[in-house]
Amino acid sequence: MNIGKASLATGVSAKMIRYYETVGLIRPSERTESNYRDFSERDLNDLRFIRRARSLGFSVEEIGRLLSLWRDRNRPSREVKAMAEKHVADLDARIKEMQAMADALRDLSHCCAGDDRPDCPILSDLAGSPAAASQGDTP
Amino acid sequence: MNIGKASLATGVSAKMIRYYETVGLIRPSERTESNYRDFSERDLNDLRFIRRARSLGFSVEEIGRLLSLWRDRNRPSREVKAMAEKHVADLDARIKEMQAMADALRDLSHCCAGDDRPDCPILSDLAGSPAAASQGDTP
DNA sequence: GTTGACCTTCCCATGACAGGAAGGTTTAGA
DNA sequence: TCTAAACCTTCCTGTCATGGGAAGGTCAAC
Repeated sequence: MNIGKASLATGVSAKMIRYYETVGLIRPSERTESNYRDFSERDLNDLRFIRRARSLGFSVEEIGRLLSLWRDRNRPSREVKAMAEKHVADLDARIKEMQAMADALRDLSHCCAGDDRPDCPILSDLAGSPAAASQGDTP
Repeated sequence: MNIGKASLATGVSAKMIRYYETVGLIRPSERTESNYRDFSERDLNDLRFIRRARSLGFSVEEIGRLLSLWRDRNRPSREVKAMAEKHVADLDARIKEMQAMADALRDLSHCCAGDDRPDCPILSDLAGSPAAASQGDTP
């Protein structure tokens, strides 16, 4: 199966398949006589695994470790769980940060008239004004 | 005020100050005889504005527009509010995505024993297994 | 046999940083 | 006054996952 078919079959773009190969995430596939990549069912399974893991936000490096664990039939599930929990913690931290940004901006937005006048609490806040001043008002 | 002092005074690293200059976010500052950058109070205000906007997640490009609006004393606050609302929407979308990832992973993690045994619903899920199979079990 | 749709490798760009090298300047202390 | 440390300057590189595109080889259908 060539790279186009493999891409269709797994939902991983051809570009990305080649990239995963160069960074060592997947083993180089077989090649046809004419040097086309030739993917086995096993290769496709790896690609699907990668796609799913990416969709859960794992980095390529983390997926490398997950793939090793997947291939190791003597893995302790403890290790997988630890990785998952750490990733969840990372996600939660980033979510919290973004939530704080969104909340702060929502507050400011809510206080902004949003009309033709220049007075704007959003800009005032960005300008670090303690009150409702803005550079245009007090240059 | 040289770049080191400006960095301390604004919380923007010297590296970033130079970067913002090269990408045109800030105007090139004055220079001393010996070619050192020399920042005015106004420059510092711009840098503080940028730092605050970055902390709210605005991109450098968006901050460029915000700075223009800030400097334009005839701006309609409508434009600022629109930018803020769009940004909030972007944040919310990304938060939702990450929330979905975290929730999915939490579910899987919760079902994983996390001990010495190899059986692992997390890997099973990544492998796209409909049931609790894993590659190690069914190669 | 031609055409079009593939494939190959290689290079470049993204965004917002950080690190570092090579070389000039300022400043503090001996 | 000299020197060493702590600055500053520009320029180049790498990050991470991804897309775009050029130049050239291959396959498939008609």
